[in-house]
Amino acid sequence: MTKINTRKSPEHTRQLVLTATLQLFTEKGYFNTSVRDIARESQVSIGSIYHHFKDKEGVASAMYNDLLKRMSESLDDIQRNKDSAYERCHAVIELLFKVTEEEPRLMEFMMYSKHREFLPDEAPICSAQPFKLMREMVAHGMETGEIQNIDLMVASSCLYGGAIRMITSRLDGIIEKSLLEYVDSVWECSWRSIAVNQQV
Amino acid sequence: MTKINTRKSPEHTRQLVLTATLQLFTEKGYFNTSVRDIARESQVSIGSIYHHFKDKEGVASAMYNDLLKRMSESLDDIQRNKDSAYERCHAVIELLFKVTEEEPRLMEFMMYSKHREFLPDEAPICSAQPFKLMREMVAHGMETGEIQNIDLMVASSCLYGGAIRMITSRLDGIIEKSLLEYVDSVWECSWRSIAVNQQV
DNA sequence: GTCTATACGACGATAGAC
DNA sequence: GTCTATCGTCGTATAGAC
Repeated sequence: MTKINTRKSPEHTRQLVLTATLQLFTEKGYFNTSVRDIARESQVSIGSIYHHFKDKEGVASAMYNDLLKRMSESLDDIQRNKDSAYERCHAVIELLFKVTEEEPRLMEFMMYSKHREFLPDEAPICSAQPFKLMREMVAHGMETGEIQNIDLMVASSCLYGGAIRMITSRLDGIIEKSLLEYVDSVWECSWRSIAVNQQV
Repeated sequence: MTKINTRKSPEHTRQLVLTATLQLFTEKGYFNTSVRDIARESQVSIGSIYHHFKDKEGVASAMYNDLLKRMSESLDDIQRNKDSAYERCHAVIELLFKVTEEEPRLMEFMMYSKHREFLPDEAPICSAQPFKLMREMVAHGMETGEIQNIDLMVASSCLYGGAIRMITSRLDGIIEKSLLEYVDSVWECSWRSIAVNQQV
């Protein structure tokens, strides 16, 4: 039985592989997914996969970078459409919660996977573009006087840390309601932790 | 060449294996560590390992539960020696920072490893005993009136989330100084996020 | 560029002597 | 309870026809 994929554009094949890979990695993880699995799921033969990518790690790397790019684009949107750090950071948390609800396994992959175990040359997630953008927003808030002028790392961690823990708890199944119901109360605490006190 | 370990107590052998396993898993991860590696590192033969543990997963499970137990004991100590939620939670963060500095790979294992990939029957880390104890301390603070009476999950996430993000950033190498230098500033923000406002 | 068939090594796990 | 030797499986990756 021959495969269907004869004479399709290389870009198309690449996309088939990456889509299947994302699906499988988020379901079973990198190490529990074989190249054979990817071939089956994507309807692309092993030979073709190795033609387009150097090896299994190469597939993972391409897929991972696609993910980061998508996330960065969403963050750029926020930066364009909101002016204050207050609005921007609030929107970021809402975005993260939304992705968690709509594509939980994708978020699980981004949160949990210790990329260095299978992508030893990839930068750690914290220095990746999305996190940089998130920190930039905090820095901007310090310039405008919205946020206390403390260590940037401390401020970012405290501002986003609560939301991120909510996400992992939700993914672990110990929060039952949709995260979107918690946006306001989480945001209230998070913002208070580093905001310049207005009422003095 | 024969191994040295003839006629030692079974408990001793078990410990040799578990120590080596922790070492290897924190260095290379579960999937990058073979049973052969464990045998070599622990100086215990493969046959003996399989005599004491059901399979590779059994070794991981025993080691993981030992870790959780150690952590729980430290938290119990804190609960015994401090009375207020303020002091207890502060001590918890200090403890976590200290472990991060002294045994970074161990902390890396606890933070990053998605246990469900290799321990599918193990409860997620967030519902494990240490995290339960940490939430109990927050609940206690609500009873004493130190902490705002909001959703327990939200409060816990915001109180500990900032510190936990500092830990992952430190492990990822994007914080260069010892975390212990940040205890006070992190704590100040974290506590402010959920404390009952005293100054009104 | 796509495919099938296969090489080859490493892995988890077991058998059975001591 | 400890060990060595080995089995069978499955993984990644390649060779080579179309």
